[in-house]
Amino acid sequence: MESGRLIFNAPGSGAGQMLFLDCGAGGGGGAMFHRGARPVLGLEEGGRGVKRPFFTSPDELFEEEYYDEQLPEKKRRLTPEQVHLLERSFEEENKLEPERKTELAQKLGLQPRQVAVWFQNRRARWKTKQLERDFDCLKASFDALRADHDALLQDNHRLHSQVVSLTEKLQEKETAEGIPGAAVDASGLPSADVKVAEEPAPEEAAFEVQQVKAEDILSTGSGGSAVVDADALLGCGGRLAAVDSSVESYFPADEYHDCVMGPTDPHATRSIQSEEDDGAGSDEGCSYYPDGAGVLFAGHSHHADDDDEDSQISWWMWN
DNA sequence: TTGTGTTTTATTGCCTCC
DNA sequence: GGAGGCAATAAAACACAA
Repeated sequence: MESGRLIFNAPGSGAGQMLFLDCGAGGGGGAMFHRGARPVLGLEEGGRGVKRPFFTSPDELFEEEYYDEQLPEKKRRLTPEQVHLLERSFEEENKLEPERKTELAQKLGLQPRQVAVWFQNRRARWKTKQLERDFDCLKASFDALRADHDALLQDNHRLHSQVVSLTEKLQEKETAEGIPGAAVDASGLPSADVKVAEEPAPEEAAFEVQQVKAEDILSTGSGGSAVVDADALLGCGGRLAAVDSSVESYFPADEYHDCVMGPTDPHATRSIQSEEDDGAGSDEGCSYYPDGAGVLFAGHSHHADDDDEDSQISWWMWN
């Protein structure tokens, strides 16, 4: 598919003013028809946009009434004031009822369709940010858990060395005193009393496998899907924590109210919370899924009314 | 100035809900 | 079936380094 652009000098308009008529293919980039400070789109509110003919005859294009009706102009950015008001409105409620849309459009001197589009795009931006935050939180939780696990492993090795050392001493002492029957197995450990495994316990080995798997998933980049293999995360024995309750999650908050955020390190979440403090308004307080859509990890979506055993074993850490 | 990456505005197509 | 939502996408506008 091709897309072309016709550029005209607008009759009756200021010197050198160009008219851009984009004939986009596929998704966006359709022709825009604005005029003056108040954009006039060639669209009908409520509908999906009225299509004009792909090409119009030159005679038609140079008729003055034509431009009075539909003047193609460059894409216009909203003014900071318009954006500010829209942001404030979005903070109040991120969905737009028809009455509110009309009211806002009148206030801002925009077409209702423009207001609707702005909200649509704003929701998309919010969702993207939220997914990034959720990802960061999960990754921080995972890192903390891994550090915890590493520390435990080290501890385990240290204790193991101590056991071996003490056992050897005990053996020497018993030999010196000539106590018979101090049976010692090949590892130098008493055969029955003390048994320290060289290999990690099955649970530990399983944890390590799952750890790698989960890490692979989590390191796929911030653009990755929010749907994470719950089986991999479950490998953390249910200890992998979820999203900081102080940072609104993309995941339905009312379904995961019992979960605890992982790292207690305040630095782990500070950068996330301050992410969108750019003056344009915060997303806090906006509930993307107020009634809790079933968005979560493949195969382990948890519902509040779902109180069977399995659902309680989630990758979230429950109190 | 120009090339390049990011953000914003807008369209299209599909889906869901009433 | 119409209205509205979302994902994907296009393209203008903008930012910024070389």
